[in-house]
Amino acid sequence: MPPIKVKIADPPSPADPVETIAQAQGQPVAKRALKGAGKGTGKGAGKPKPLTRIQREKQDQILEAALDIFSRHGFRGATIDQIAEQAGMSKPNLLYYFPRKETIYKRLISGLLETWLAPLSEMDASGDPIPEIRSYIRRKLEMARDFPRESRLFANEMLEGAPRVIDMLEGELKALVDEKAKIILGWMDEGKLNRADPYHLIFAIWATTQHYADFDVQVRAVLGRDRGGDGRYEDAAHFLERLFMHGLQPRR
Amino acid sequence: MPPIKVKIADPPSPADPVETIAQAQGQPVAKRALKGAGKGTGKGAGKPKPLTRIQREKQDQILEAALDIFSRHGFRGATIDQIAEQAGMSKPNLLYYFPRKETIYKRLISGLLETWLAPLSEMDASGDPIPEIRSYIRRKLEMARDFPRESRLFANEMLEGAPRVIDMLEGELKALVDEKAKIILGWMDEGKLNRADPYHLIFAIWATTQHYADFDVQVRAVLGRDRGGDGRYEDAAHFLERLFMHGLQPRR
DNA sequence: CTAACGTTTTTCCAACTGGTCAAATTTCCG
DNA sequence: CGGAAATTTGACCAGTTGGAAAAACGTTAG
Repeated sequence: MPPIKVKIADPPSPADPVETIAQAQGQPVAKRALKGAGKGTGKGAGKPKPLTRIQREKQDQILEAALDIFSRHGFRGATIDQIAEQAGMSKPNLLYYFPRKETIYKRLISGLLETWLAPLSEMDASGDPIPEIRSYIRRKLEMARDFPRESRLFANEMLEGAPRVIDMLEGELKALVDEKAKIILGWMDEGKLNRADPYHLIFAIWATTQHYADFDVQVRAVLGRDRGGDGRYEDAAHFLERLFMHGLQPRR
Repeated sequence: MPPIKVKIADPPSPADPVETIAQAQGQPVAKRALKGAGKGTGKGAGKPKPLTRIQREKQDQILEAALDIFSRHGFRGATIDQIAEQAGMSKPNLLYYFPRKETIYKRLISGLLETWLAPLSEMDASGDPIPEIRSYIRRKLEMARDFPRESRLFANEMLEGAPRVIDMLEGELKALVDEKAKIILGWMDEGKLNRADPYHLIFAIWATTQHYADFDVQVRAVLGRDRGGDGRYEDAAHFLERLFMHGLQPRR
């Protein structure tokens, strides 16, 4: 019997390019002409306005480019010029769509979060523990493979001490993890999983999967030309499945 | 019988402050007066010169401060001014000891690497597999706890694509991992460990342990006030030990 | 066609950046 | 002590950075 081959879903083809996760619709273009306005209405919460085709396109170009740059150099290390060039437009042109560097960054991050946490959200208390966890690991690994820039953007923010998302970590994220930890604990109580700290289990899943995005250079360098190719995600999936299920110690 | 409490060695006391890993002695101070010199001798490899007390002290102050700044903001995101201020001296003064920003960074990284890889180097083929791996995990976790800035510095370099250390990754690091992977494979052949890809095993150990340094903010935010305190490393050690040894699936 | 709007470009600026240099100050050593 | 060497400082500089302003250009509905 051949070893169980863990199938992880095919990556999107290059012809159908992976689109940026962060596509949250948002405020309309910040118009110079409207600069002083909105002060009377408290939080500037007029009607969202329908966004023209050009606006949508250009904003997407910018966010796509910004993701590239921010994910490699972090917030401080990235420059508007770099992003503008990558997006194929001039700096003032870019600033016409996003008034400040920070605005771009924040849009990226907030657009990212929902998708980023989706796999964990989907973990279902009524499901079978083992398949649920296996599938969570697999989905997380797929995200590392298909959205490595998003992963690195997030990692960069963490390394800086998360100054821009700390509230969300202590709020939404903690709440979600608390909830799922409770579910996992329940499974353990039923004897369907070995007893272990559910929080650290979640950390371990995050760490091992995101590692393949964040430390990609290192992974590829160490695996070398032959083993570091496209197959490495299959290998990783297979390995992680066995690690999380059975560990290393043989049953004597 | 109480659950086995994994002991991880005590952190250095605050009174005996953790010294920077990177303390490689190196070139003497780059003297303005000697600027043009050294061109005749090929690589400027005169005698290393003994370094005065002040030189050692100031260089250490600078490296210590630089580690703080670089590890949070990456190379591009860090400024000499920040480092100088953190080190309690003026920018020109700092530049008297290290002629360029990059010099500081490189010294930091090269001084770090040896120590960073020491735990893996120590993994011994003639030892018992299970204790060897357990102890490797423990040591790695201790390093994440005691040298989080070093871990973050390294992570930052990886996120940027490792432009300054890629050679070392493909050279020394790959060689070391290849060697240890062979040892682990040997152990598996003897039936002393469950069969699994040794490269991905090493990645998993790196990822899970370094996570506690690199994503420290997140870990603390999610664990909350009560569980995120100093005990979290004990909990992590305990969890990782069980995960890597036995996995999650109960033996039916 | 044209006025009104949305978009793009050119020009500009003040703050910050990495780095230099000579002068002033301190330390070291006989 | 006295002077040479080592160290520190203040002034400076050229290039980059985030961003503002306004003029120029394009598009489209009437």
